Amino acid sequence: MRGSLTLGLLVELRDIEIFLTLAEELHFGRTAERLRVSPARVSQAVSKQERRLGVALFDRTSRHVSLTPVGRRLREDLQQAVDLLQAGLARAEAAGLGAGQRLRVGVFGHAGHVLRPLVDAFRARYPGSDVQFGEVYGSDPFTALRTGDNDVHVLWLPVAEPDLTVGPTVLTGGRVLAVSADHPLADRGTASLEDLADNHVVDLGPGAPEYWVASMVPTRTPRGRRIPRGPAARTFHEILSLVAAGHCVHPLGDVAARYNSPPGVVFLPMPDAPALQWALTWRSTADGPAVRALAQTAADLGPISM
Amino acid sequence: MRGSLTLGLLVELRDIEIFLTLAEELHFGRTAERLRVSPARVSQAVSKQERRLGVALFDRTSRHVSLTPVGRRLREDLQQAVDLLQAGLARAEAAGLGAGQRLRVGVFGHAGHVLRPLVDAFRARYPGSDVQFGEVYGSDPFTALRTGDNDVHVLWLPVAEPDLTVGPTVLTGGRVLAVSADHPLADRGTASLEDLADNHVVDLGPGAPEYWVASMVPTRTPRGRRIPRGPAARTFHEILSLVAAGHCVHPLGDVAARYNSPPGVVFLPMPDAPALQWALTWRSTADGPAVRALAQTAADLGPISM
DNA sequence: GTACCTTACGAGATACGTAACCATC
DNA sequence: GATGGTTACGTATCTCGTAAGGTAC
Repeated sequence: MRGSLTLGLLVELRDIEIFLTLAEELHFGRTAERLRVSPARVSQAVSKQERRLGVALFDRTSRHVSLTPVGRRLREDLQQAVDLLQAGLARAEAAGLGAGQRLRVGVFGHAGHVLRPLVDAFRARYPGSDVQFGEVYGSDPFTALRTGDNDVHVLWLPVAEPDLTVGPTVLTGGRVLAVSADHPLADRGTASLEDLADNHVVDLGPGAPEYWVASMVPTRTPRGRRIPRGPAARTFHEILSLVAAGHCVHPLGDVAARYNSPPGVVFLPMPDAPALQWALTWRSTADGPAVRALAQTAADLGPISM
Repeated sequence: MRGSLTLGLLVELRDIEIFLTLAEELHFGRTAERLRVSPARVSQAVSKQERRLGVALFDRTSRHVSLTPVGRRLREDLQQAVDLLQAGLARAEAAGLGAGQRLRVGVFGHAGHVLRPLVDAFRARYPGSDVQFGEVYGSDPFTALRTGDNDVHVLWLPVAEPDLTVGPTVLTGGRVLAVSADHPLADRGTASLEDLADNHVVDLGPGAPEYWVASMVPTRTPRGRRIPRGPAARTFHEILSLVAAGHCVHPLGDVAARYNSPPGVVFLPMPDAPALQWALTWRSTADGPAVRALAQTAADLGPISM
């Protein structure tokens, strides 16, 4: 049996939010846009409320939308209630954040340095909280998130896991190809995606989904030549060792090149490779206030470009 | 894509209601009972809120439940907001009810008369509104509801239609068997379910689902003898004509006997037939304020016994 | 051992988007 | 004919109940 007609509360907050936004915008399309839903949804939500209440809240044609007197009154009442509600929730959340939550953020290599502006902004906003960086490996990008060892990962897109939420992009940049200093390409100064077919790339193993690996390490070049997957490695340093030894090459985000000068390895820009987006990612069911606060800060700050 | 993190409103009203009730009861079981949900649901809802807020709202063991300081404060804030919200919605709804809504209620035969106390109570509570009775036939109990021709039907239970909501029971009573005045049973003064097997009963046709028809006109007697379905009829008066002519007998709620003395027909009580419940029923998507008001009135009044 | 809160999992309900439709200018 | 609100319908998501599990008395 479902909730039944216990009493009151026949309308949900989501519908109220839609109503209030429409009351402000007086335009279904803009309302939908602001709330990131389809115009159809706005229409459905408003109709539902009007059915429930048995009164028209808006007078509308396809040319004009306006509040009815009942709607106007309802808007005032609901706005006040919602403000109160948000204030209460915000206060409780602040109590949690103030108590000081530690956020473990997993990044590749030393990318944490590049994210310094974000961390600083976050710390400034939420003095009680803090961010610690941990390392995450391409061979296993999600496990630490799922076990709860980390709260957030900074991963290249696309990430399409049903249990994970992809938040704002924090970093954008190009790609580089890591090659041995002895490699013939090293002297060219740049590399192309086509060059991958002439070399082995590291095999990251089965810990990462194929679609995600392929977006960094394609299986074919743009012209369709197969890219051979070579020796296996799990960590960043294992990869660089294999590259330095000349056993293979490997594509990486250019963040990797920023604070690394490993002996015997050269990073060659790949101008023809599409740009990368790195986004905050977390377990959907573990979106605590600290995670949301970081995401909000990142969204306000906008992506950092390399 | 789902709603996204547009802004606030991360908690739904239903969860808030659960939180507030638990804050009052300080007992998961009682809270669940009051809200007509399972204890598991209460636990889930509270945990979810605590995850979202990142703070414990209740201290609890399996022996004791109490509010944390944060929870106590949140309760005050939310209670105030919810009160405001309900007041606003109630005002809008009252505006609709005050504008005078006409409710079309479908009943069998003259059952409307028996419902007089309900109608009077409803009219007294909502002076702007009114109830009109229309007739509904056993051969087609739902169509008028689905087309919107009627707003509510008074139907015997069980009603199990996915698009219909079953509200409070308004009437309880026994059953009678309509037989011709010439029928051998007429002199006995009462009838038994077993007697049905010796006579044809009216066939109501395909307009009503079998489970519903069978609850009034079984296909077999308690002892398992088949009950023959005889001539077809759609309306109440058609049924009585067939019965009067001696072509068949037919079981009915005893409401039917109350205000009817059709010539040539006798109604025999059936003491061994289980009692009937008659409940308000409406289209789930058409539960306007008038319908809810009637349902609430009926719930407060309790069922009328014949 | 009993009362009672929690976790795991599956089924049903509902929110939502897409696409086609209709109305107003 | 362009802009903008509505309806129909299928799908993804979430709510919720059932059942099994844990914990304090």
